[in-house]
Amino acid sequence: MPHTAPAGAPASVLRDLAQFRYRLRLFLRFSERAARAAGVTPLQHQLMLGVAGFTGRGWATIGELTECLQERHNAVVALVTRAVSAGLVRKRRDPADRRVVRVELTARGRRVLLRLAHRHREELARFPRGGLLPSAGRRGAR
Amino acid sequence: MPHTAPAGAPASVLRDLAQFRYRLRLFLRFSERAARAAGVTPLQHQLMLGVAGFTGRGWATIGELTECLQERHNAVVALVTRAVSAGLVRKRRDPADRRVVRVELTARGRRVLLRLAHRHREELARFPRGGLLPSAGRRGAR
DNA sequence: TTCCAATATATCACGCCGTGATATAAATTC
DNA sequence: GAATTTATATCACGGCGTGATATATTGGAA
Repeated sequence: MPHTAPAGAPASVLRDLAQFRYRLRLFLRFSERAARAAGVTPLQHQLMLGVAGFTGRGWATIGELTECLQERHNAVVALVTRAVSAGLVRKRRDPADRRVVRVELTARGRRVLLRLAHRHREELARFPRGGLLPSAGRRGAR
Repeated sequence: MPHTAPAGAPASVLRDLAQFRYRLRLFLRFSERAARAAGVTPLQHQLMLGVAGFTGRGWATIGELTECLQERHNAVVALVTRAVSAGLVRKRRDPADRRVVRVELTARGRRVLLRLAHRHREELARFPRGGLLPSAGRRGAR
């Protein structure tokens, strides 16, 4: 009778990883639905969250949003442009360094974001301790 | 002197959520880069992981992949079609119920997936206990 | 057997959005 | 004050998700 999990036991590893990604997808799906139900796209939600919460100042530059969202400049620029059209955020030139643009929430953007934040806190509170990680990430990953 | 966090303290909540999504994006970026470095698209990686690990049988139907990936039928069909063209998976009709299609890995698909699984286990092992969740998800969310 | 509903997969037009290449403008360096 | 760096913007292209719709197979009802 061999050990419980011999040297290369790929099956259970793949199963753990697949379940982990499945849980991730379920959460992201929840988030997408919540955003659309609030009348914004999932990306606009992420953008607003980055604008309001990433720096701790209540506003963010395009460059900071690039880091926050892990996207490229042009993707962020296009996203901000669309969010401005949707009335969720506005752009303002930084008076000190006129190259940079400050992105901040509009009143409507703030309302939408706060409601979404509330729903997300509820959903995240449902996860058990260490919920999102696969067992491989918590136990003897060796 | 008031409490540490009065009734509606949106700033720190938004900060927690933004940091949580930032960590998520960092992990997903790592995963995307790993997939591309292995010569496949991020979605092809997710597909292969679902095929090999979601059901525990080593193969999956389109419908099961729809649940696993949380996408719609047509998106999965198109994804599988592209993955077949890339030589990562193959389709086989189920002899019992000829409506369903079994998707399984090719030898090359298995090699690529196992390498990616290894890298992901390494990366996930770096997370502290409960790493991906915001403090709101672990502590008194009340 | 034949008809009908349910199930599983496939196809197509459309549009969002990420990407690479490239541009403009302001600040910094020499 | 010309060159370099930094910050943002524009555009063509392509991947891929979506809604509407089609096809095939199965199971059940008449």
